Amino acid sequence: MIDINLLRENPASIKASQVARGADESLVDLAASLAETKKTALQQFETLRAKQNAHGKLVAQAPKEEKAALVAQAQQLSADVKKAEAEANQADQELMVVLHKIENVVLDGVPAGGEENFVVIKEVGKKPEFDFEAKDHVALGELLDVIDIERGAKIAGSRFYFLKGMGARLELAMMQLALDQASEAGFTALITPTLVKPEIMQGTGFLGEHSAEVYYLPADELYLTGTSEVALAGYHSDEILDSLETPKRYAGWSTCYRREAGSHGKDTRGILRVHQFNKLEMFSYCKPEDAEAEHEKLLAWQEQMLQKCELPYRVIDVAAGDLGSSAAKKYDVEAWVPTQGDYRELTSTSNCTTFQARRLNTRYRDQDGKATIAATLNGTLATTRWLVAILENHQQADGSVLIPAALRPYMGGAEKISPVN
RNA sequence: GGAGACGUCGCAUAGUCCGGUCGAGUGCGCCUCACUGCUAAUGAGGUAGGGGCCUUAAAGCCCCUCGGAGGUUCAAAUCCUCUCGUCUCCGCCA
Repeated sequence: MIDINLLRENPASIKASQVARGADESLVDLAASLAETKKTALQQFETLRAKQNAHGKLVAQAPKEEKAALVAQAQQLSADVKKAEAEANQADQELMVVLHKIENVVLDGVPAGGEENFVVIKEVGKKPEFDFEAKDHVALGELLDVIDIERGAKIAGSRFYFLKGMGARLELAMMQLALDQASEAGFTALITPTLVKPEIMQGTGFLGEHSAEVYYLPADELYLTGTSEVALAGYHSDEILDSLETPKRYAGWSTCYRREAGSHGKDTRGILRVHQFNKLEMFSYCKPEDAEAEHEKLLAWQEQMLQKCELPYRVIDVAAGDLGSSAAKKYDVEAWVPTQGDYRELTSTSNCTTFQARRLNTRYRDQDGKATIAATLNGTLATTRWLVAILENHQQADGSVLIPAALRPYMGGAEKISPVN
């Protein structure tokens, strides 16, 4: 949710942001006028309530014989108050509906436009050159007997898979490596619930434009989370943190579930786009003024992981129109996928500034002891999808795949995965 | 699955039966001051959050919040309903 003070003081900045996103800018003026209406209604209610409260004290203290008359007056007051209260509530609800539609104000420098208007910040690493016909991850998965897509489909349908043998170990190795790195950087590990209540799903903003993406269990009124960000963002909801002089950092591990509605026919081959996968997610709570620096740190940690996995990648600054509604700025790190001849997103890190924390009511004590809305950021440190890039980039002429050195200690020292016969 | 207890201002609790004098007492913790060679101890005071009015600011005043949502009432921490959470016992299962 945007800051209502900003709405009053600098509506132009919010409008400019909506325009850069290709979103509706008229919401801003509408919200501002609803805020005025609400304010007037609320003041009216408060004035009447003050009268009622004062009168109530008279009633309480009055001698018995005067009570009846005073109560009669009080009844009229009570009716007025109820009416004014209903009007104030109504105005507030109308405001909230519009306010929740306005997306986070994008940071200066974020490229305007849609998905294709991203800016490449850098390219790192050398793309592999094969003197043989490169196999895609599906073929490699089969050859090495590490990914079983056929049986995944048999038991759960399309976009499901088994990771098998060294494939399963490779994913766990990646997660372990990422968790070790995160722990060294001061992150607290958290294994999170993957089923959450409606209000948490709502609060993190995933029931907005992404609602079709989310699995829902009506019998229990619970949602399956598409990322541990949901649980991590909800972790400190309705809390006031003692201090954020140093950011509070969590590394959340969870399985993620996504319906992938609306992506029929897209990435149907292999495990690039699946209904269920694992992810290690970084999540930071910090002071708003530290958020941009923290964002750069999250990006740097992501790059470190890509480098440890010896993957060529590029970093892009995602355009305003392609940001989630909570994000004020987002970097994607994309790894080179040889058989696609293209970079594909492996990680994403978003600076949500105070937008997400405001809706979830997460605050901290600043140096004056005042409760202030925190900033939140998130970023991927490893996901199942990385296996695609690892397998394809490290494949050898004989069909084997070299395991990046950093992962070997987690795989019993194995140096490569060889085809089975 | 059955039975019951509880949810109050950082923590622990009082208040709920008998509605108004309760936005709320006490202890601990924390902050300030006094005393003290230092610490401890002692004494005095302060110590929830949000919104609004006013103001250069401070102060002050007003409204809302006693797990949450409704209801009864002139008036609800207190009565009623629902709901969420925690705990105990029994049963069942790992």
